Amino acid sequence: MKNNNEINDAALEMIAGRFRLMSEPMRLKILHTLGDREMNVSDIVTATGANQANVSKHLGILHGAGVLSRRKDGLTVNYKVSDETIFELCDLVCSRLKSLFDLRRFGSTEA
Amino acid sequence: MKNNNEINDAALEMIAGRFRLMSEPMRLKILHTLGDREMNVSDIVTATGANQANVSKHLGILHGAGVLSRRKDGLTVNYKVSDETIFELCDLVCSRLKSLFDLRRFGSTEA
DNA sequence: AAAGTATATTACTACATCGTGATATACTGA
DNA sequence: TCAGTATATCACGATGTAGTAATATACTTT
Repeated sequence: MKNNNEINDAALEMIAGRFRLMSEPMRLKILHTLGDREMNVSDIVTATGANQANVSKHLGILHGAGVLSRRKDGLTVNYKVSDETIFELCDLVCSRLKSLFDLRRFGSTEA
Repeated sequence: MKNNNEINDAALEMIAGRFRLMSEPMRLKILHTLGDREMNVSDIVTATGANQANVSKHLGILHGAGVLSRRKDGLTVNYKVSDETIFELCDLVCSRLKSLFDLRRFGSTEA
């Protein structure tokens, strides 16, 4: 092969999937609500003001992706962020968005 | 307000949108193909082996999001990554995926 | 066991967007 | 001006998934 620029379609799919995981406002809201705390589903539902079925679905997705840990305690289920790198991702995105925003405030037309 | 955990829905939408931008394998493939080079559309089409209309659409999306710069030169249009932070995002995701993968190889069942 | 509570799942509608063929637009050279 | 090339846009079918009401499941308490 000419160079090592080849990249497996499966790898692209996995990376894209990771980003897709973070591409839903509701999931971001849940992650932001959790922070570094452990919370049960009801509290997350209350804190986010969202539908219980929807919260459960998103918690399941995040847990399935290895981003949340799940701990059953009697009747309730507690979730906690187990992958701190997602916050690094969010921070990177946030700071970039902020600088784009600042540029716009100064009337820059650069791409 | 009780704490500063409140986060604007519009902000969540913007952050999610940024991640959604990166959640398509085709766009990742284009970004990976570009690297730090400048390339015109035809060459990107050839390099990715994808449909021209599709490539143009994704280039437009990436440019609209401020990730690519566009430079017209006669009949051709040249694109170049103008936001290097996307590579940082990809690196973070890749290294995380790799470590998840390594864990699985060692039979860990941790979340 | 029965009733109550917390969470997960199901079934469904609504909506966004991907990929693509066809076509429009923009530019070049003869 | 006309033919040719490069890129963008349009229209459309196909697919994925968010949100939700209803229901199932799991656990606790009396």
